[in-house]
Amino acid sequence: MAKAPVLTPQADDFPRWYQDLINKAELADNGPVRGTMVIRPYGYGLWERMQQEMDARIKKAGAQNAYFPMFIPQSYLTKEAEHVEGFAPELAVVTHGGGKELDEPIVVRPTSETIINEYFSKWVQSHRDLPLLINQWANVVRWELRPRVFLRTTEFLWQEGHTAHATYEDAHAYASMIHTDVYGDFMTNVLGIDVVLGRKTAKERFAGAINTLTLEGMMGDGKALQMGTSHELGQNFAKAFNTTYQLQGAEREYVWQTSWGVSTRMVGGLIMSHGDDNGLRVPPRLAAVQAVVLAIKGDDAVLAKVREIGAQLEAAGIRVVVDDRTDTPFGRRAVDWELKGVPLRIEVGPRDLENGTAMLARRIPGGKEPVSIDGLAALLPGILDEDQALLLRQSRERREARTVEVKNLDEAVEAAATGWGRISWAELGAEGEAKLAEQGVSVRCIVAADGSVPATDDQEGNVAIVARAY
RNA sequence: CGGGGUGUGGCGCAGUUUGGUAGCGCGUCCGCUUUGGGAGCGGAAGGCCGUCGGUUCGAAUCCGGUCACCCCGACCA
Repeated sequence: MAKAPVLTPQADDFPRWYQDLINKAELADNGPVRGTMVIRPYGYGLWERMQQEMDARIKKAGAQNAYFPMFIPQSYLTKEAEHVEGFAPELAVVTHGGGKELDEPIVVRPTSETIINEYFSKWVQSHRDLPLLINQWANVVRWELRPRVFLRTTEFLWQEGHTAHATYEDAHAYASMIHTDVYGDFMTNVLGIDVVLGRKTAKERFAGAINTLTLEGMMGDGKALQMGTSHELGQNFAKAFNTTYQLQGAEREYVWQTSWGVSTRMVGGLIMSHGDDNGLRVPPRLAAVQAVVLAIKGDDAVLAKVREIGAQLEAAGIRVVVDDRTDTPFGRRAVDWELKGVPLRIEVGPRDLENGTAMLARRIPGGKEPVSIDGLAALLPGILDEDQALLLRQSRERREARTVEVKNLDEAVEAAATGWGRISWAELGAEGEAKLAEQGVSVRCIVAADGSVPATDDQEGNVAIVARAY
């Protein structure tokens, strides 16, 4: 009789599969407080690699890292009307400190536009102080009503960029550059997720923004996940916090601002984009462990060989781990590495040594074949590149196969049952959007006829992408 | 907040209808044999049954309160 599957198959129950995978691949545990999570070392390793890749791109975009407090005076939140309305329901508020009730309650940041603007208004005086480009890596808290590990947790980790510019055009261009060159590039080329870049509708816009740019990924079950956003804030916060600069002449002008963020939600997106019934599949460029060299048995010749191979691969620039835990049966270890999604396994036993070969198991396309041990260091980089490209291609093929053109609301709802629908935005409009919302279907974003990001919602030929979302 | 559900060793569950002092699988520990796909056999440890109160000779089980968590909706990176 066959053993029970390691994970609940995706086709049986996708949410259950997701939970099983998070547990068995040791990515995270639920925290003791509702909606919180403990990120375990392997899961945190995925986040750390995301941080490294993102941080390099953010710095290349000219932003500098800084850190602002997590405690914000409640009065700050109320300065921007739409912002407070948007976030008030999900705030965690500290009312006591040092055993006494506080004079003014303190809000645990749900996002930092307010406190950062308080300081921007001090730091920005002259046009020479602009643009001001700041990023911070931080935790934020939002009291979500329905938490899900990595996708929507009460506390999550993210980066939030905040910038101030002299003109609308500068701010607009910067938000757009972050959208494509930082986020789009990272998600496509590192995560291997074929995200769609577009604009949010007025309904879906960030509280306090004049424009929200989004990156939407299609998950394995056809639902959409908002992977990141870049906002144009216009002068809304500048007016609320009186952030002005002096032009060449004597007159003062409000700054134009942007904010943008991606979070640990991307870990959830990674799992649901690339995972299969055997576990996670980590794109090689992201993987903290790109290859594991696995000793099948614990005899001295085998152990010496796996260590030697490990050293060679490391010298060749591959991120490698040697698994010589031969007190654990081979099958157990193979399954565990598969669950964790390590792209390549090099399996070495006594039989292989006789032939000068090893078994190379590829997690991403699947399959296993013998390869020459001496040729490994030269062979693997190319294979890692192939597998990186394969994940992106599979992601794109799924999105294309499960996206259909639709003409009316009924067809849109039907399309959203299995994937995404594309419908003319001019025909759908805000009214159609509201009707879709009643059925749990939302407009994920608006794209231009040629697939680019449109400058305005009502540009000729704009298409709304509609779907169910996490 | 509306609707549904569940709290029993680390994890997953049975036992509750018909009160009699707690059991199974996985995991853990020890020993031997194993290691080419989730090991086998033998032995062992581990639970005042979410919590407070009531009924009873006796409560995981019946009654009442309370807390927590999960699932489905509205909100969101």
